[in-house]
Amino acid sequence: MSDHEQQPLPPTSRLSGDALPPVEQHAQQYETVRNAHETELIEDYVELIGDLLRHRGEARAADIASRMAVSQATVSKMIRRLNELGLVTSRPYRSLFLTEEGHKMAETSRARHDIVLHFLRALGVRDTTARIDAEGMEHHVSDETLAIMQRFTEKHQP
Amino acid sequence: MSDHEQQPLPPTSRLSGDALPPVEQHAQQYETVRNAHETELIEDYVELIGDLLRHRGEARAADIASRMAVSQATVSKMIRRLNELGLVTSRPYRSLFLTEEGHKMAETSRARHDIVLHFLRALGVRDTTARIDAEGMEHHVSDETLAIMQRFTEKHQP
DNA sequence: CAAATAGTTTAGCCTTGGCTAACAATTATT
DNA sequence: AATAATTGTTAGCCAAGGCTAAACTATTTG
Ligand SMILES: [Mn+2]
Ligand SMILES: [Mn+2]
Ligand SMILES: [Mn+2]
Ligand SMILES: [Mn+2]
Repeated sequence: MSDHEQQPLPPTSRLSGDALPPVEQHAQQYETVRNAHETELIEDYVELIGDLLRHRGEARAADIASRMAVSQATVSKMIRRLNELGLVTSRPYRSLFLTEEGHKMAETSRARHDIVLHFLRALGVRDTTARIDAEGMEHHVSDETLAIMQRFTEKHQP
Repeated sequence: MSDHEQQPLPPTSRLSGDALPPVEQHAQQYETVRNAHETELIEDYVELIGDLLRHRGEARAADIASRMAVSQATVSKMIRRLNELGLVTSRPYRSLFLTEEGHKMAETSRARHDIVLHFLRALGVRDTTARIDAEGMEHHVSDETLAIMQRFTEKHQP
């Protein structure tokens, strides 16, 4: 080590933040996030299709494209995937429908989404912001946290 | 419309959940999430490098690989990207270091991460769960919500 | 009913973020 | 010093999720 190069500082040079978690636990944090990201988009599609069916009576690819701010080609490709996964049934130029499994996923997702949204509002977050945050947060909230959020909302917003 | 096929239900058949937001607002929700996902991994790398530097004095690719539960090849590739983005400096078989910009990003990310983590703990979430949830949520929490979380934590955990 | 408009699909391209396998360089052990 | 073990890089593969452009189908309208 003869060169006068940039050297790591001693570990005591700063004392903010928590300690590093043990490697296995730390690894699990990131793994869980990666897993969530694998299903996230699927869930959002299925949830949106469910919402469109409920509120509009039908779910067309074009609506999904504009509501997601994505090209119709992107939606078309995704619908094929949802089909292969057995979550939707689709026939060209007809409304999409959810399979039994798709319907279950839509309900679960919507329930979770609502809990997070209502929680944020109960916390005091403005509606528009709450909606944006909830859209991303919903996929990363454990059942444990979800339950706590629900209780909080009930207590603070009768 | 001559065939007796599956028909959309009338929009009034169920009345749960909120109404659909206007298209532009709805679109913005998804766009914000997509944007967050673009920077998410970069932030996690930079934050982890910062944490390793602070707590261990050095940040080696191998540590990142095991803490993220990802192959070394993946880390190696990512480090090249971080380099190109001007966030880290690296020389083979030496510790990584953060550039000025990288350091700033690491601090910002850690601060945000800590706020979310402490908030979840203050809410009553168990530590392990809170850590997992925070890892994913942190990237989807607006400044507005962040501020509210911080105030909440201060009030409920002196 | 013909033409215009709107909706849908397909093909082909790109980036990101994973992986494995093979190789290279450094560091540790005997 | 030689060998072993660890660490890092590179090449090449893959899937997901975007995009545009072009073609096709359905619906609406003049
Ligand atoms: Mn979502
Ligand atoms: Mn996410
Ligand atoms: Mn983080
Ligand atoms: Mn994170």
